[in-house]
Amino acid sequence: MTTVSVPAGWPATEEEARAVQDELRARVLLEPGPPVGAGHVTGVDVAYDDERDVVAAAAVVLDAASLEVVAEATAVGRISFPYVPGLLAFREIPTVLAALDALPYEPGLVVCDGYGLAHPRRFGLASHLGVLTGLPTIGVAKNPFVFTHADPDAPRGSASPLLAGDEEVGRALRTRADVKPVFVSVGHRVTLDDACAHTLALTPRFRLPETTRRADSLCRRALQEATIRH
DNA sequence: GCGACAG
DNA sequence: ATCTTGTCGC
Repeated sequence: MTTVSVPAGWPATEEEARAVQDELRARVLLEPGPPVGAGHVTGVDVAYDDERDVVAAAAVVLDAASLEVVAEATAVGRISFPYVPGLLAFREIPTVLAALDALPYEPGLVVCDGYGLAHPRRFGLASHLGVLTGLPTIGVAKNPFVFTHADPDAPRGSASPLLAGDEEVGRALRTRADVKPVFVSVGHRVTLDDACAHTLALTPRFRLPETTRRADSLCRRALQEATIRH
């Protein structure tokens, strides 16, 4: 497991962070991403111990066809930013980057626990991570955040637009029949249709993608191990 | 101005 | 995110 410190020049105030978002936003690419079910799909997630100022990140690479784990990596560090809705990326990204760097394989599509385009400034965690790494990224969130949506039909695969006013910024996607939908948005180098198709391919059994389930449990374990002593 | 608000 | 046991169900 690798150890990270807060990057030099990392934004220290909300104003600085928003300025960074506004600058990087122009670099997002809207283009066809990797094919569904081919190559690698990587889940990233982060767990915190605010009390001890520790953050642990995990990156788990799956074979996109079988969903078997191919590789895992973790990283721990100091918390680099407080939680502020709309600025989540500044809290998660340094440690996530370190975990991704520690992987022995190319990540392929990266699936984030949170939003991409569906963001107050249209530059969420998935967009930010995509621009910094150049990798294709999507965001799959558990809550609608500040957006509105109609309830999708009951069958798995049903979807309804996730709206900011009348702008479709993502999709509420039912990954299990009769279960609360997940909220999918584009990060970098992927279309919304493909982001949803990938999400469905990653949810053969549970509401949340296998990628985020695996990354979530791994980063919690990493946090425990980093925190159990001291 | 106040509250809500991904994780 | 995090605080948290047993319990219902596939």
